[in-house]
Amino acid sequence: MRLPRYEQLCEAFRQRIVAGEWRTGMAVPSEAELAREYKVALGTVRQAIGRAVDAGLLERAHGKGTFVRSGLQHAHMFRFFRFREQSGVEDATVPRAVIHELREVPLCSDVGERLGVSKSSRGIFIRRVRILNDVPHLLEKIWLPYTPFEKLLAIDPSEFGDLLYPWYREQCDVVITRASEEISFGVLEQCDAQLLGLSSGAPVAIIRRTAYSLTGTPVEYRITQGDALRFHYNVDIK
Amino acid sequence: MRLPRYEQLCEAFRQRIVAGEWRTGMAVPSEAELAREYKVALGTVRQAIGRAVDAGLLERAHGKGTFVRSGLQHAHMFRFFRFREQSGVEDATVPRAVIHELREVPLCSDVGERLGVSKSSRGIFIRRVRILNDVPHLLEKIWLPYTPFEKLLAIDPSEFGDLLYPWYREQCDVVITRASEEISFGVLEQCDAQLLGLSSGAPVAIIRRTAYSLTGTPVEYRITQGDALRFHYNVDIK
DNA sequence: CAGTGGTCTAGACCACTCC
DNA sequence: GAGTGGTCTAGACCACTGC
Repeated sequence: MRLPRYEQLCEAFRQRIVAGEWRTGMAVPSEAELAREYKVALGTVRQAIGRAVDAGLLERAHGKGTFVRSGLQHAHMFRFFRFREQSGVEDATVPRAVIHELREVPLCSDVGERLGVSKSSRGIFIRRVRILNDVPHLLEKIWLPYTPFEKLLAIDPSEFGDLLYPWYREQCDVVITRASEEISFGVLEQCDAQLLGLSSGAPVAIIRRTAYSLTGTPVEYRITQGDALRFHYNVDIK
Repeated sequence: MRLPRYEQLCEAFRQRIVAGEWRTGMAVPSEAELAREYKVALGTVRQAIGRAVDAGLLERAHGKGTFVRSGLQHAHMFRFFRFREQSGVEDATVPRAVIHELREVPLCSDVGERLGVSKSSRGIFIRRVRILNDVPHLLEKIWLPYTPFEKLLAIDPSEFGDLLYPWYREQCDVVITRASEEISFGVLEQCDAQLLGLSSGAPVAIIRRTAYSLTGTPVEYRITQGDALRFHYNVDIK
């Protein structure tokens, strides 16, 4: 009993989600019911749920219930840039995506390390551009471990959805819950320049993202590049 | 009684800090004592303190007590850049600062708006460079409202500390608790280039920060520029 | 050892959502 | 009105800090 009871409960909740007993978007049992089930006080269940909410696993809705989060929120790469015309109104349109490359590749040591797989194992590589108003704005290079994503290789790239994370869930049963992003700056390489309609050597913001599944395993590494002059990001500190 | 009791308590704590009754770095009364004082249950006090901790006002230390936070943490602009040699060891040295300009100015509408002061009122302008290993790396332009910072104008710039926020507290009794930062990229203007030892037109990362006092009033606006190629920032999302 | 915050209990009542 | 999460109470005991 090293860990507090509420931490153990939170971990139990995670396992029920991973095992598929609690499904994405569905309501979990009420706090009172969970308290009975685990034979703990209501306050302890609430604390455990609070942890799970902080961890991005669950979300509460006053009067309705507690629900399994459907995955990473606010993860759109476009949040780092200002491409949309200043219309004032919120434009919730999902940018289009066009895949230019989808193939099996050996994972180089850098990528393999980030994905936590053994050296020189197989992987899947995707290259695509994100398009807004028919203008390509972001270039993405994406690496996935061969398992559990091998199924994607058999699908025609034009069939892929504009959003990959729901696609991973539908096709490969992988839910992305967390990601770590590194922002830096660089210049565009020639081979990438034409896809973005920028000149070779143009300044770009570079976002390197490692995304993690429910179990905490890294399952995607992605490098996104976009016009540095359109880059814009806010941080609040305290 | 619209707000929950713990929110009211949290606000009461803030006011005791603002009023100077609870001083920076000092321990506040124990949870049990506060519960007696406000005639509420211990759990309610704990929840209120939890809010205050989230708001950056207090910090807890198990077995020791609860303390008034001494101000903004992890706010160093150098956290956005990688200038230090990769020594592996953590280098906690505070970079030197050299002030090149300190004077009274009229606040232009852009800055005035961010500081929440009426149009064309007086302000204080500081321009300084941050230096590591005798090399200037960051250029900062800082605007302050005339009150309560007027005292700074009478001090010799060489007397200023390397860190401004402790300096604001010592000299003007202003504690910075929160800040909002906007990151973007641009190119260096000629007049700034020489101070940084970069060429005019060199790519720079630009951080625009608005800093807030205990009362939530914006009290400083700052633009920091540094070599874009050394820029590096991490974000975790869930 | 005394004093602090951290965990946990068992219950009451309130506020919100949906039927 | 029934069922949910949100607030609040009044206690017990544990874990950590410092003398």
